[in-house]
Amino acid sequence: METLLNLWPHPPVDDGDAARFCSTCVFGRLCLPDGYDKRALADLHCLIEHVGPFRAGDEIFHTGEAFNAIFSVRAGLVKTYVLDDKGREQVLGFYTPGELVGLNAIYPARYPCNAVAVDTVMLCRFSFPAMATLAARIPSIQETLFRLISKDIGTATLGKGDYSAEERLAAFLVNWSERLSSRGYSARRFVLPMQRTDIANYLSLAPETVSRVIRRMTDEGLIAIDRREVELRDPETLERLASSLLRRG
Amino acid sequence: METLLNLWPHPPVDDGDAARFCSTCVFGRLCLPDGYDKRALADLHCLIEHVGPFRAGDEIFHTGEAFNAIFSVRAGLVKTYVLDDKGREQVLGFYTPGELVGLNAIYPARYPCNAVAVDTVMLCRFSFPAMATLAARIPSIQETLFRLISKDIGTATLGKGDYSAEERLAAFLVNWSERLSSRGYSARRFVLPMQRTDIANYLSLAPETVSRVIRRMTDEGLIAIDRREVELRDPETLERLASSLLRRG
DNA sequence: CGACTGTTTGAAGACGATCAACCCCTGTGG
DNA sequence: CCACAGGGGTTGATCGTCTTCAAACAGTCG
Repeated sequence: METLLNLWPHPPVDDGDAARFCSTCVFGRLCLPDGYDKRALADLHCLIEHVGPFRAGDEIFHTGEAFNAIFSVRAGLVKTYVLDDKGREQVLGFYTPGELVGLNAIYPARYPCNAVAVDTVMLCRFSFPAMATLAARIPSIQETLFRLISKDIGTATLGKGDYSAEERLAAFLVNWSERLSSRGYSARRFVLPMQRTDIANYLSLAPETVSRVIRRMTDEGLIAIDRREVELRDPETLERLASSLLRRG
Repeated sequence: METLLNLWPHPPVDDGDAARFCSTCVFGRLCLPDGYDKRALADLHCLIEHVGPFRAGDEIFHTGEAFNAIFSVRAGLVKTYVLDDKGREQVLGFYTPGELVGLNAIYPARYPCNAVAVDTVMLCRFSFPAMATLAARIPSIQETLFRLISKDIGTATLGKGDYSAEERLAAFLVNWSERLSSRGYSARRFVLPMQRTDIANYLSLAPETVSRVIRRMTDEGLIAIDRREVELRDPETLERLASSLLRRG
């Protein structure tokens, strides 16, 4: 498989164009169901703070820290995880450009997990109290917040259930593919920027199992893979494998 | 083990006292962090609709149905679940009096799961659009909604990870115990109103495995159980077993 | 009392985890 | 340019836990 170039999203970083964030940030796409609302955007823009770059391994927030902001990923990959009493890690999620991190912290008012940069990460920081105030004034923002938080319930619910290693990996690939393609990247060929152990951990599998399933899928012609670059060769079969986990009935 | 009487919550049903719902409903306890806000309560009360009773097996809502309301359980037990393409059921959650059902439907604007009554159920129905409007006017209600929805992310996240059957069941019992005791019921002795199959399904275990783990725990003196009535005989050990799953680090 | 559902028990099998070794790529220093 | 070290990833062999299949059992309701 030839080397894939520029498959991984790295949208333009702060160039001083105030409106630019909309193309990357969720609020640019989700906030305003019926097109752009200039006033809402302008108000939103006031409370945005660009932070970063973070380098691979840098902490974005950690468990127990007081909650005061949510983050929208502008570039790179963010991983959230928790540590149990014995120091074992449990990966909770990966966040790619356009996605929001930290919504699970609203309830306890403290971040309930750690967030780290997997590669070079740029973020938008939204003060949550300020957003809430704005939300009370602008219905479309309130609605968007409700929906975004609610969406994370569904995301967290995916994967509940008893699935084979093959179903899990297929679902992971299909879901990843869809999230990238919804942002304009190729659904067929993309990069998995995280390491195998993190994928395995996220899927509640042993790294060895992930490796073996990848091999099996490669042998069966479902995927082609070279290091972290993937091509979905048989998306239909993968989707069928993933369907029950992703609840496509 | 002698028969347990009145262990299962069945709070008083509609008696015409307008303020009464506060003792059962989440909004009575969570809405107003610093005590009761009479005006907010009065406004809330206008958009509440008491529905029920539902009998065991009655559908409350079903997958794909347009979302327009959330429900607070006043009495009985509600189960949510999804069906995959092969008709297999996956239980997503159990909701006991005081808990809210339907928050995961905000995002897709359709209920993403089915909800049924496990026993005799009484509900408060909240029109969501009306609540959102009210939330824009009353900050404490908006804040509560954000927190309640966010809380469900954390709830859905529990159980992610690779745990033994023993850890799962211990976590289930401890969690159930805490939810009941936070509402004034005994933390030590209570009823599990759902059937074993549903517990097993919820925990992603085979019913047979649940049965065996129960036997093991009984033999080891951790619990005493008779049909659906449980006594936690060694809560400390159970909590230790459950700690990593429930993320008590 | 008898049929049905829900639950328990037992024996056999499958799937993934674990342990151990090896491989490959990268970066480093001589 | 090559030798080496180290992390991440792959492969193989064995073990354990949970599932599956089958049957018996218990409680409930007609």
